[in-house]
Amino acid sequence: MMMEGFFEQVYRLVSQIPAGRVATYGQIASLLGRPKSAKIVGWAMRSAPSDRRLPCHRVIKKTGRLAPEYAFGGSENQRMLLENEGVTFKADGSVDLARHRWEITRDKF
DNA sequence: CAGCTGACAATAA
DNA sequence: GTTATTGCCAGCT
Repeated sequence: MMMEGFFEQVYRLVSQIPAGRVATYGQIASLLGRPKSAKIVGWAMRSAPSDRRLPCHRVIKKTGRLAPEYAFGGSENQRMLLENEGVTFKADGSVDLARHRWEITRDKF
């Protein structure tokens, strides 16, 4: 696949995130070779078309905190989705990254 | 063509 | 411990 844009890479990677597992923007960016481009990943999510079925709710901040409320139409919804997939949350409402941090299970895209 | 924006992250105070 | 600032890269105006 050609580089249609950094988004395609992000979409591809995010779409590989298994249920019950979460990834951070920085991690995705780092996997793509741009550890400083976490914003680009977030931007890709923002532009994330529903056609890709991107589990953007599985992509969270590095602090374990979910995306802002203005995203997803409510962080509560996102939290519920993750809980439904088996993700455990702290009393603070943050995701337990230490338990659900996703890592690459694929050799190549 | 130049500048602005942004679903983040890391560092400084 | 939190709050403020800078860096970063791709897309938009």
